[in-house]
Amino acid sequence: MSALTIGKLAQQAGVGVETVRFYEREGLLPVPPRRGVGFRHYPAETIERLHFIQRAKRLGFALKEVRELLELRVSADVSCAEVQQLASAKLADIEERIRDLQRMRKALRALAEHCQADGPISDCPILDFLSREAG
Amino acid sequence: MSALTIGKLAQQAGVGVETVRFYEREGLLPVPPRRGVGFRHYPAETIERLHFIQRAKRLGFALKEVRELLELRVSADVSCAEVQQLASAKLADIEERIRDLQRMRKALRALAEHCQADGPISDCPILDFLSREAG
DNA sequence: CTTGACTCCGTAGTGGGGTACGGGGTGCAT
DNA sequence: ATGCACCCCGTACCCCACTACGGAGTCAAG
Repeated sequence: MSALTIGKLAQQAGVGVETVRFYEREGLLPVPPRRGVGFRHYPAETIERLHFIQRAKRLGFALKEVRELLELRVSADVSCAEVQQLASAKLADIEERIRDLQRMRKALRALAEHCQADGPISDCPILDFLSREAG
Repeated sequence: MSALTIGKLAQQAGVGVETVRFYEREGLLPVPPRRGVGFRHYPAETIERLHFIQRAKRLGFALKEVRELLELRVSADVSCAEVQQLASAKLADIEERIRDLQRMRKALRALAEHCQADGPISDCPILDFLSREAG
């Protein structure tokens, strides 16, 4: 009853058909059985698996990290520690990116404050900073 | 006296030779004169231009934005406002990326706190969250 | 029975920022 | 004069996450 063609699956999960095929190639989705002339037929659970992928992506995981999470999920004799390991590595990663961006923000704000927008470009503190030694 | 081959230039500026050629193709560096058999010869100022590019990159500007900054720099009858415009757009951009990352951090931290690393994977709150509806 | 929407497949293209390769010529030091 | 580092060029390749294309076959509604 709840078998889905690739188009239905994609629609239900909010992704494109090509994305589903792509995920299959990348090992994020199991290879589905084929009906009749060769059309993919998916069980309804595959919608959930696609949701899992979307959520993990929203948390900042790259696709190959999502694949690792999916693989851990089925290996029963592994403790939660491995998942936590991935999560905390990702957390550290995100924190580093935040710090980098905060440094950029600080520098850019400082430059913008000095800028009097109606001045000639020859006096622009932003270009001046970019042009100076030891920037 | 201070004319540089591409290798010397790259070394002085801390980039690769291929990167210099790449920047030339992308319009970030002016096409240099050729000496003798066709070797590029750069004036010493080109080192500064490469430093400009590196600094702008560190502030989070993409290469095509750097090119815009470089173009503004030589157009004398343009006010500083255009530069400030680019800078504040970039600032808004950076701030949005910071907010996105902070949301990810918050979600991941919340998950990691609930995780008892020595539990079985079937109880893992992280995988549980990823698997649940309405994530 | 026709029409239109769907599916199949492999391959190629996107963008960003480079990096690598290969085959040839050259400048300089020894 | 010989060897090695350097230079030339075009092209291809890298990662990432898709997206597009084209031609053929197929399913379902009217």
